[in-house]
Amino acid sequence: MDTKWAEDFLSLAETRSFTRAASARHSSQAAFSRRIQSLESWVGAELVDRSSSPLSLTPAGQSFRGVAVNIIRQVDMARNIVRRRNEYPAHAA
Amino acid sequence: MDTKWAEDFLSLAETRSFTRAASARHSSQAAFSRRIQSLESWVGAELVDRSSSPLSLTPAGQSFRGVAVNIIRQVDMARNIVRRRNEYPAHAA
DNA sequence: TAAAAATACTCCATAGGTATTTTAT
DNA sequence: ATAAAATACCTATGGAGTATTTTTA
Repeated sequence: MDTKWAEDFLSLAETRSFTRAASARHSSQAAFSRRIQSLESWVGAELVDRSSSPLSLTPAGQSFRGVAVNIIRQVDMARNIVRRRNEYPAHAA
Repeated sequence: MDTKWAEDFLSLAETRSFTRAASARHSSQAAFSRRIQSLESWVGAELVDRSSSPLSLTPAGQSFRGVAVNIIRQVDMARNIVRRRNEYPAHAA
């Protein structure tokens, strides 16, 4: 799984629009749509209810939203910790 | 970032050998080596000290090891929660 | 010299963009 | 009819494997 997919999904959940989320993520609408499809395929469930406009999250999508935040948090933490470690190698954590 | 990279790295940290870790991850040594390089490039630091054998983790690598576990944990949690939601849609979490 | 990691080379699969089609209001 | 999402098509980038070269012990 590409961790960018989680950010894509959060953007989609916020904007409730593929077009606007794609723009916010500096991507074409088509590419963005495919990334969300990839995410849904990876996770094994539909996350977005496309049958209404503006779109809404499925129950699975609502659940995923919460954990997506945690994934991004951990990923950011990973980079920050490593960076800090590299600047001040004596640090312990 | 591909979350598989985190699993690659943990395997490398355990085996302390690119060759053995690659095998454990069902990958060629060359592909595995490049994935670790990609991870190091993404994170912005060398994670492995290759100048000795068996190899060891750099301070950055040791830090990363801890958070890599958390990333994988959150990713697994994401999939499991969504799956459960899809089987029993009435559930709340 | 022997074992292990990195690179070169090639090939294929996937990701992206643009254009178009389908779907929903 | 209009706006939005999905798909088709093509191109390009990245990932894999095998073979080879470097590097370390």
